[in-house]
Amino acid sequence: MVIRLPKGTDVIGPPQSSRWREALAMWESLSASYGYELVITPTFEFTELFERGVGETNEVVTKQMYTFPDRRGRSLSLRPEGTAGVMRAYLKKGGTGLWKVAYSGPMFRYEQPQGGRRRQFWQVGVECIGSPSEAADVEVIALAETFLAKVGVETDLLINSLGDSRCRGAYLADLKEVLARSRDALCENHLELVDLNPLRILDCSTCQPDPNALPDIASYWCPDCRGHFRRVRDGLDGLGVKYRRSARLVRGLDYYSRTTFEFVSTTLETTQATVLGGGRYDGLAEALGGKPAPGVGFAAGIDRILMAAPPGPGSALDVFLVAEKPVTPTQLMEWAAPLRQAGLRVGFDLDGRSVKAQFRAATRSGAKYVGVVSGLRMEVREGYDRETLFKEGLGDWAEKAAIKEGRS
RNA sequence: GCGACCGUAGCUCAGUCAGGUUAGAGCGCCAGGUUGUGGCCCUGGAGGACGGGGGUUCAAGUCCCCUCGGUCGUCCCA
Repeated sequence: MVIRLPKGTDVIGPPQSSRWREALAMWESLSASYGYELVITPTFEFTELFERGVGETNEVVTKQMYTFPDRRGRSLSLRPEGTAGVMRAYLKKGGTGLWKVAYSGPMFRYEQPQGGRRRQFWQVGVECIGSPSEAADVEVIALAETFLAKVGVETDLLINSLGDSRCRGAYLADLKEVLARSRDALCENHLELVDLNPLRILDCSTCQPDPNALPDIASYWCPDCRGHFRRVRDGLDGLGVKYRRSARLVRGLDYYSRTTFEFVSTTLETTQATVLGGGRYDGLAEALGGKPAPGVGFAAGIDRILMAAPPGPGSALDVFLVAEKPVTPTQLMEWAAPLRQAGLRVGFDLDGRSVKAQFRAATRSGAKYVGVVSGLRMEVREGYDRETLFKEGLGDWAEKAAIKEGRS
């Protein structure tokens, strides 16, 4: 009996992995084109980083972290999200200047697995740290939108502003008061949050306080926050990005301030339809013990995105080589080399099976060209078209084919 | 966390309700035949501790309990 996978983990392999490869490659080039450089942070950290970054009263921290002591008894946790680690990296390198970075990697949350929710899942994201400008917000949202469009996911964009440390206080006070008065409308696991973290209650679908009684953050925004949000919207309008304001969009992590946004799939059947989320986190640097530093970013769940994305072409070989008579699989590699050099995807049977079996494999591989190697020549077939090649001519043929198949 | 349903070949499943000879099918895989050297069709073959543990019984894939996984909902989020 083969050892099982831990609950909530998956192996992403062929044929599905070809879409991952495409999406991740696209992510690399797209984020680079917006001027974001690569950052790689540890997948495990001292637990404290997330407690202080994400927020101690947040469910992600209180219930969903993979936390364990290391051999010296220090509390470590598998990262449940990427932003805290990136901000820490920024602070450690001095905490000044503009830092635009992109990341890609697995995150971990100890939850009940479900469609679109695994214990290990993959996120890509960007962080733009060091600029308080609305232009940073707009750029990050535009990048997010372009990414989703390129993968072919249809979404609605929701945005909101949570205000900042100046205007949020009055809002929270009023919100607490209203929630305290309507305790019986709240679900049991959120009663204690009324004082600790009332914003989180807005994100709960079971808690049903009277929506008309709830204060709207919009009427508490200070002039600066109001102006910032206005300019973000103007920027999005200018780019033709469609969005809708959602007064209850508070997002899952505690570090957000001002702009928050969320892209929700319009096609996903599951309840986990949020495919990308982010916002501005101007207070995070201080929460981690650093000098103040503004920042804005997002994270996107690749697993969910690919669930919502169209199937994609799959990964077919371009050329399948068939060895005839005395030609061995090892010798085929000499024929494959110049083709591969040109960028073509080349495969062949490794086990010296019958010609019939090799042709069957050729069919299954989806290869457009079949190259039958016998003696010193190779007959290339494309449907019923045939062409005889010798080793000297392989390079030229391969280059033309590579251009034709878009591999060069 | 909680609830419902599910777990038999590589894959999709039948068989479980009414326990009983060597546990089945389709697809896939391997070999052969046919063929335009492959795609259709035909023949043959390999492949299964019935998720794991305990119990009831003369007898358990089938009934009972536990456990581990999966799916969906709830909750939450990417």
